Amino acid sequence: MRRMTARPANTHQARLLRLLRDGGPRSRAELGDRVDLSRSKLAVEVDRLLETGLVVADGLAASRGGRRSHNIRLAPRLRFLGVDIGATSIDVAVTNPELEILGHLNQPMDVREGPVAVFDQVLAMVGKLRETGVAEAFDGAGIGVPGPVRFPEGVPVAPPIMPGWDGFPVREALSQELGCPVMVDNDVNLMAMGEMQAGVARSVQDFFCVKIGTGIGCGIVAGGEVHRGTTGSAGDVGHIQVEPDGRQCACGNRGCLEAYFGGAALARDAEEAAGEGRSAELARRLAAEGRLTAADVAVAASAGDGTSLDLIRDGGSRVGQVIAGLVSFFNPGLVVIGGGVTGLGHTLLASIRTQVYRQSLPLATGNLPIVLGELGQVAGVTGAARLTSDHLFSPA
Amino acid sequence: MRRMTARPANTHQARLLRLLRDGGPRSRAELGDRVDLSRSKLAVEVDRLLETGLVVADGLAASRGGRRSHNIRLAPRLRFLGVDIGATSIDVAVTNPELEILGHLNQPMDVREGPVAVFDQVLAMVGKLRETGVAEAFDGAGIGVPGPVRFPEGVPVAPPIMPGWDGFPVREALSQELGCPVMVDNDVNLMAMGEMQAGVARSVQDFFCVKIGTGIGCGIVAGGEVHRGTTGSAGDVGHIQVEPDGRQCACGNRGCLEAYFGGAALARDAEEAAGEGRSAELARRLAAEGRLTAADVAVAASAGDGTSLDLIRDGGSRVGQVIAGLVSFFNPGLVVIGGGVTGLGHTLLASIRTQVYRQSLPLATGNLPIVLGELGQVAGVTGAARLTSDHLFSPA
DNA sequence: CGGCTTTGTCCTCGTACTGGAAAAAGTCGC
DNA sequence: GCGACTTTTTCCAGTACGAGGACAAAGCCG
Repeated sequence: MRRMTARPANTHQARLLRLLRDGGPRSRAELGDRVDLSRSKLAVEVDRLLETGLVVADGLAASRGGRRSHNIRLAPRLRFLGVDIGATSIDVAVTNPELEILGHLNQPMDVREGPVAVFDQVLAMVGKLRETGVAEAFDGAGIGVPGPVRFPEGVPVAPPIMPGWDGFPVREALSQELGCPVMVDNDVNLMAMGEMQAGVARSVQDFFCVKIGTGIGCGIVAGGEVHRGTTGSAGDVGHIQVEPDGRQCACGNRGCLEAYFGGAALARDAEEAAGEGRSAELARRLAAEGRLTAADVAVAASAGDGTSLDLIRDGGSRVGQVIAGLVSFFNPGLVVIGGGVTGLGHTLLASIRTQVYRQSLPLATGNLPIVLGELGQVAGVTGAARLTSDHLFSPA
Repeated sequence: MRRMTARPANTHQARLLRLLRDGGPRSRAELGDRVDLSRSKLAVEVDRLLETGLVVADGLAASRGGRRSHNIRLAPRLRFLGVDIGATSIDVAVTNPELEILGHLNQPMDVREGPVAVFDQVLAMVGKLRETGVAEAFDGAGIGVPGPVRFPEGVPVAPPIMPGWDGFPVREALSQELGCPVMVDNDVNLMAMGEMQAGVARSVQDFFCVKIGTGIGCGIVAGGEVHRGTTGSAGDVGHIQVEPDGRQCACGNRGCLEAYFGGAALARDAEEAAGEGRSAELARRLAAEGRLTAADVAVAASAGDGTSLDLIRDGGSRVGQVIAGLVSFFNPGLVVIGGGVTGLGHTLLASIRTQVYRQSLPLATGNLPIVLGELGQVAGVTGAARLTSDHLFSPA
């Protein structure tokens, strides 16, 4: 089961591996065009990579006018595992070396059931994926948790919504079970990396990624690198105050953004609206299911329910208010909105945009796209795989 | 006048130069302890630096138990010029190669008089400093302007408080006049670099620096590097909204932080309080001088004037509210408060702290110092010199 | 089938770096 | 003051590495 994947011996090899990951198979000649190495040097490094088995030759490339070149690709047997533990569900996916998803499972699960139960579930899902034949063992795994993480150690710290996880040795435990290196990060950081790898943020150096799920978090990328902050809690925007002396929030403060919007707040507001008879649509759904979720509001809104639309617009406006401030502060080149409530789609996006463009200065917003994430549910697992491969494809 | 200062030929040399800058003169042996180079290699690189004249031998070092080593120091003739153009005043300083200030001038001047007038003033001040004999020519100059800057080109862009400066080729013009390389940056970024070089932020990797002068800005340092944003307007926190539908701000929006606090707002509030008879102290000062400034409020407050204290506390609370949000977002290891109004001192600091510690989550604030800048008026010019030397001490 | 282009390999040359040895310059104890 | 020990510096040879040219191999095109 345990499999020691080779690591590149130097930065040149690391560079080549990442090129092959992000650009797919290439000929040696094309590689030569991209890196600043002499032909001999390039040949040597490629040969060494072939020896370690990290890359393989893969037939002949199309001719560029002369002799045909041999194609080089990352060893197709490489497999990365991405795990995304959300507040209320778990995503697990397996990728090929190019970080394309070969198999993906999603299962509802409350993170509050604690690390042991969640791990059992994750391992069961991994087993299921293995059975489908997409992977036997893994060369690396990345896992995202919905709270702050001490990144170098791979351990969650003081997670507000994850009782029992504080200090749990996630990296250590998962590494034991899987027999491969494991990286642990905050789920929003992984979402940002995912969108940077394969989504809307390709080749953007400075952006942030607001994830609106049960709670609200934000992955920050500065200069192409994820910014995690001093204690790993950067991006915790859900508890920024939007209303002095406002609603009580679970964190103990008042007026936090999360007290007004996010999956939990939205569900509660919807139930209240249904109870007060402000929306026949929501009331019917409440009666049918016993409770309401953000998804119900989304469906009701697309069916034209005014109250639901108002809820989304109000929430988007609150989020937009916070984002506007952060845009002034950070001056990103892109803002990505993602997470579970993207089902609310363009209504939400429109009200966020309105608020941001109204409140921030022209220089910062003039050319600032605010868009929905492209990857949806697989953003997190893609980012997890990316994080892992970045680690594996760097000199030991 | 023009003087072509040599540049290091490789990263090793650059590394050595920065070590000598930040740690002062050292022996070759001590340098060897810090860098990971063989003795022979080190000797070669030091010799080359000696040849170029960037460093000089400087007597014998104290013995460490055996043969005494020759000291090496940066060429003492090196001079850096730092210029800090504020909204209402200009600072100019000359530093030695270790970035210690040899001469410093400050002169009131309204930046709105335009780039030509300001440049005349700056050059006159530089001339005066030259006359004192601290420098003949300069090896590099850094200049800070109170608005966003397109950093690579060294050109201000769309500066709200600096009409006439948009697109003015600051780098080009100053470089012509001084005959040396010039770097241009936002004044708050320079303040952050200054505190990182010689102030409270030494060896802090992630922090930000809130400058409360006429307006309010914020220098951001992530991973030891200044974050300037996509269009160079990062840190523009003065126009973050603190009060929906609040006071009209000069920028056209409502409820901006700057509409409530900062030198300009504070002066206006003080005059209003004096006019309405809410403070005898302020009224007396208004009568004596015809107008009030933030400094008057500071003096009145330290004399025990309740209204002035209230003004400061209210303002600090507003600033704290914004900082609290940014702390949650960015999770810095330190927050520095600086700028003209630091005369308000600990009253201001206390109310900022109260607000931040109350509003942000424990993980982010648990070990978060919020302190006044150490360098006061010379933070900007020190940062300017640092920026310049960083550029000069990097491979060409 | 013969020129032309591209690709891959081989080989040599110059250079940069390492690590040991020894010389130079001190310190310290007796 | 002298010898043993340290530290610094220089010198030197051995080595590894990379650049770049030459040439062979492979393929396109007329």
